[in-house]
Amino acid sequence: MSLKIYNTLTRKKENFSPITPSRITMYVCGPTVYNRVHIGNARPAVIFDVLYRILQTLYPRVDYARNITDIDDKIIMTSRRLNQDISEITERYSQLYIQDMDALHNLAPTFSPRATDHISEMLDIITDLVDSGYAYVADGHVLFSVASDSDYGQLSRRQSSELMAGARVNVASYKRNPQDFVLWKPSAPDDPGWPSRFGRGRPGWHIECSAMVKKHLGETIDIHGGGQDLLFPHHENENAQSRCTHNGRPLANYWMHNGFVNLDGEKMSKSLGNFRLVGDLLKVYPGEVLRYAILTAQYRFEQNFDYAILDAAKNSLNSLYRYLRAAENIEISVSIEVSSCRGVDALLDDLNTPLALSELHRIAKEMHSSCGTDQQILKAQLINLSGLMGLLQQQPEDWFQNDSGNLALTDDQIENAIVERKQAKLAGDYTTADIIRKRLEDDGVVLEDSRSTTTWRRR
RNA sequence: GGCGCGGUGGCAGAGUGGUUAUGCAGCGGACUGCAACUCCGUUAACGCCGGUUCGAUUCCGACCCGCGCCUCCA
Repeated sequence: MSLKIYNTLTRKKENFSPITPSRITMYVCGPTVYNRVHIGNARPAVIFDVLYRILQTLYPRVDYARNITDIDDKIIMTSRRLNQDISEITERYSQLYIQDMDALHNLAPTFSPRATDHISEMLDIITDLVDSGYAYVADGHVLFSVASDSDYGQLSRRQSSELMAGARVNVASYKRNPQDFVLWKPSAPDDPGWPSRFGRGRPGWHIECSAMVKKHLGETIDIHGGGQDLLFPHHENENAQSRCTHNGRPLANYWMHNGFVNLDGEKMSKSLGNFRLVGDLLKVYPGEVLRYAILTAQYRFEQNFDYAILDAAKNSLNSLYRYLRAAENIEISVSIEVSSCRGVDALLDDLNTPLALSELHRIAKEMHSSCGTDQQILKAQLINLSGLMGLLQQQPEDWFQNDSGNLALTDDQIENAIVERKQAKLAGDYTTADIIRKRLEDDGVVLEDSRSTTTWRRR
C-alpha cells in the first residue's frame, strides 16, 4: 500500500507522488515566538512528525523544515510591554518551544529556520514581485496585488467578491484592492527594521515562509503543512507570492491542514485566552501521554481537549508498556518490513493514527499470549509500528518509574519500603505489610507483587 | 452573507450496505494472604425525518444541533 494524503488543494485524498523520490521536501508552519505554546500548537508538530517518520521509512532522504517566526508586530508589542529586548524574548521562547516539542518526543526537523535570518531572501522575492508587476509600492508599504494573480484563491477556494461581504477589517486607504496584503512595511525609528530599496522596514506576515521554503527546500516542495486557521489568508498568500515569482509553478504539491484543538467545544486560541500550555501540562503528564492523546484523533478533525483524554491516554500507555515489560526478555532478531500490516496501512492512509493505535493494542495482546518466533515477530511489529508514531520508545521500567508529575518519594525510599514490607511478609505480619503498601499508595506509588519480586510504579 | 467541518455506546474514537473495531471507564468471575497486574466473560451506540434497497449507522434529499475560517492565531 502506498502513502495517501488528503490534499487541501484538490479536496481529495490522493496517492503521494514525490517530485524527486531521492529527496522529499516538507515544510510546516511553526510558531510566532512571543509566549509559550499551547497544546493546540503542539498538534501540527506531532502530526507532521509522524508523517516525517513515515516518509523516512519510504524514501532515502527527507528534508523537513519547521520554521520559527521571530519578527512580528506581536513580538514588538510584547517587547514594549515587558520592556525587554526583542531578541531576548524571541530567543527565550524559541528555546522553550524547542524544549516543549522535544518533550513530546518529536524528532528535530532537518531545518529550523528563523525569519530574521532570511531578510535578504525575502527582499529578493519582494523586489522580484515589484519588478514583474505583481506588487506595488504605496505609502511606504510594498503590497501584493491580488488582481495581478488570476489564480489567487485557488487554495482556499475564495473568490475576491465573496471576501467583501463579511469583511470586519478596516481597509487601509493605500491598498488598491482590499485583499492586497503587505509584503514590506515601514518601521518607525524605534521599531526593528532593515534597510531596503523600499526604505527601512520589516517584512509582512506571509513572506517569511516563502523565503525560507525557497532557500532550504526549493521552488516547489512536496508537502506544506499547518493548522486549518492558516489556510486563509496565510497559505493562500504564501502560495500566491511564491507562484508569481516562479512563473506559476506552485509552492507545494500537497497542502495539509490539521484541525483545531478545542476546549469546552471552542477553538483553543491565544486571543480567546482559553488554552492549556504544553509546559504546564508537562508538569503533570509525561510528554508521551500528551503525544498519545493527540494521536487518538485523526488529524484533519477537531479534537476536544479534556483532562479525561489525558488520563485515558496514560492508562492506555500503561497497558501497552505492561505488555512490553512482560516481553522484556524477548529478543527481536527478526527484522520486520515496514509494509503490509494493518497498522502501517492505517498510517499510510492519510495518517489514520486512531486505527494504528488500536492495532498497537491488538498486537500487544496477541504478543502476550504467543510464544517463540511468533512472539518475536509480534514484538518487532509492535516496536516498529509504535516507532512510526514516536511512541513506546523508552524502557518500560523508565516509563513506570520516571513519572514527571510525581516525585513525592525517591527511588531509594521506595526500594527501602519494599524491603521493609518483604520482611514483614516473611514474618507473616500482613498488617504491617499492608500499612506500608497503603503508605506508598498515598504517595502515588503502586506495588505489584509477583511470585518472586515486587515491582512498583508511580501512578 | 461566502467558504468549510462535524454529530457513533459513560468518555475517547475507527469503520462498514448485511456478521455492528479498539482503548479508557463499569460490571461478573478466575488468580492473590489482601491488593495490583494478568486472564475469561459482559453491559452499551450509530442526531432527526423521508427516499433508494430484500436490508442503511453506512448511499441520496431535507431538517435540527455544534464548531471553524473570512482579523493575529497551529
